[in-house]
Amino acid sequence: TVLETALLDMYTKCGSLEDARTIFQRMKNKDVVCWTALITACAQQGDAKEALELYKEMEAQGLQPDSPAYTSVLAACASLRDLSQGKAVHARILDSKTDIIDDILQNAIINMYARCGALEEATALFLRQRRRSSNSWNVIIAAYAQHGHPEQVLELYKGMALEGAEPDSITFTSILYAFNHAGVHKQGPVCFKAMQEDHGISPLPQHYNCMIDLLGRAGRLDEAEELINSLNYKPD
RNA sequence: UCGGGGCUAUCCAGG
Repeated sequence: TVLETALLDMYTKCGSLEDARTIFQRMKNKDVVCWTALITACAQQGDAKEALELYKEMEAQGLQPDSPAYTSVLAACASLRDLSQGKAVHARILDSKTDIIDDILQNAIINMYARCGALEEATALFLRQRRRSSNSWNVIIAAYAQHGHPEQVLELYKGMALEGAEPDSITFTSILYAFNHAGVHKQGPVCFKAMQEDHGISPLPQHYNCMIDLLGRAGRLDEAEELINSLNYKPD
C-alpha cells in the first residue's frame, strides 16, 4: 500500500490523473493516505467535483479522515467555490472528538472561506490564528488581492514584517497583482525593490510581467522600457 | 522505530 500510494503520487506529479486513478482502483487495502492522495490529485487537476465525491465515498466506507485528508477536501471546496460544502466539512472538523486542526489545516479552512467569498469569516479566523506562517499570510493577502483591496494588502504586508514572517515569491506575486489590477501604481515599484533588496528574492517572469504592465498603465513608459531592456541582458 | 498523502499566488489549459 505504501509503495502503491507513492506511485500514485508520482503519477499525479507527472500530470497523469488517469494513471493515478488506475493505481487506486487496483489497490486492495485503501487507507486514508491513499484516498487523500487521489483526492488531492483530483482537486489539483481540475476535477474538484470528483474530489468531493471521493471524500464522501471514503467516509461512507467508515474511514475517519485525518488532517491531510480534510486539508485536501477543503482545497477542493475552495476551487469549486462551494461554500455550503466547505462549511459542512468545517463543521465535521469541529465535531471531531480529538483536535485535529494543525497549522496547515487551519490555513486551508481560512482559504476555503476566502475563496468562497466569505472574506469576513476568513479574516476573523486569520486574526484568531495562533501560529501564522508565511503561507497563512499568503492566503489572506491573496484573498484581499483578488477581491480588489490593495490598501488592505499593503497593511497586511506591513503586518507580516511586524510579526517577523518572511514574504516569499508568492507573497510578492499577490501584492504586485493587487496593485496592478486596482490601478494603484505608487507602491508597486517600492515593493518590487524591497523584494530584491530586503528579502533577497530574484524576480520571476510573473513579477516582471506585473511590473511592466503596472508601469505602463502608470504612464511611466521610460521605466517600463528600462525594465524590459534589463531583461534582454540576463543570461537565460 | 521508520516509511507513502495535505494549505497559498501568477501564467497556461480547461470551462
